[in-house]
Amino acid sequence: MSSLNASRDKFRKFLTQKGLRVTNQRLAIFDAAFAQKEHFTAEQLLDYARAIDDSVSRATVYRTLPIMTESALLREVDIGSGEKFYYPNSGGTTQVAQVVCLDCDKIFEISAPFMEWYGSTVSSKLGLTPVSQRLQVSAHCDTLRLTGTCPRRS
Amino acid sequence: MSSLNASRDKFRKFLTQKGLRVTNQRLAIFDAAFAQKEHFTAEQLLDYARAIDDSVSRATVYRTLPIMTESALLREVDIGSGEKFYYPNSGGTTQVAQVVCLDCDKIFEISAPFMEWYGSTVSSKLGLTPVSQRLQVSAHCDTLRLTGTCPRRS
DNA sequence: CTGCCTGCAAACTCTTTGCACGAAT
DNA sequence: ATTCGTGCAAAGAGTTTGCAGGCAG
Repeated sequence: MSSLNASRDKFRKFLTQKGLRVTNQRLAIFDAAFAQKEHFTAEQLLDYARAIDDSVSRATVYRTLPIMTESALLREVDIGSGEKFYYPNSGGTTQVAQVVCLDCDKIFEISAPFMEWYGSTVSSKLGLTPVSQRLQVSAHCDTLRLTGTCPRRS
Repeated sequence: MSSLNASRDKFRKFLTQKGLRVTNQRLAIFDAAFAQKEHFTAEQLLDYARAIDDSVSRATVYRTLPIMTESALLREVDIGSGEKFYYPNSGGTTQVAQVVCLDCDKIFEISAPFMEWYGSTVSSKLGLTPVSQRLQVSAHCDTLRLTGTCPRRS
């Protein structure tokens, strides 16, 4: 729980520094988010947060998510499926690629250190200063194809 | 016009082979798409297609876009801005990265040959067979920052 | 002729926003 | 006491879909 508390403190501090208020709803949403071990959607986060504090509304979840991503506590992943995914940003690196299994719908985070290099190289040729990079690989599950069952299937 | 006709023939052939009908609307949408030199949205394509055949409806545009992307005549780009972008897939390579200027809103297509290698490497470690990769770099315009005007601004 | 394709408009999904009330500072 | 934050419900934006009529094969 120490890393959770450390992150929660970081969140409290962030809120205070920004002149934002520390509300029960924001804390519930935060705790719900950091209890997750997999990627989750805004709608799922609403459910999780309501289990902690049932006064949490959808609007507040949507209003809190940008705060948490701006403070780098959460990472936002858009795999182009209509809805966005989020997950706790425990580690430090920002150079991460996503591998999306089209069968499991699972998202794997893999380091891709060369991304930053590529971004700067390519952008400097265009007279642009890179802000962020995203690399995503869509793939099919080998085990599912061979045995008909995906071991990661939820 | 020869490359346009070649592409249009490819489209006719694709439709026929799939048992789909060659309609005026589909041809108008196709011609509109291949007249573009920049990325365009579904809504823009509707406008362009209506200039050729004003009977084209929004529904048909949305129903035709998947056909054209599946036949690899169009490439779909999702930069996570709510709406998807498309552009004629003239070249052959599928290993392309997008550099998105946050000031111009322009999208540049840049080759990134190492993407395939990275995709296979990473996916094979996870027991997955890569289907597609996307690499996107978001960047700010240097000229805009320095002079206050973006030379590419439309 | 047959049935795929079409336009229209309504439905859908995800997200954002206006408003009046409620709670943090 | 101020105001910012909240829930609710409606509004938005982009895309999809049901239906009755129309045109390709």
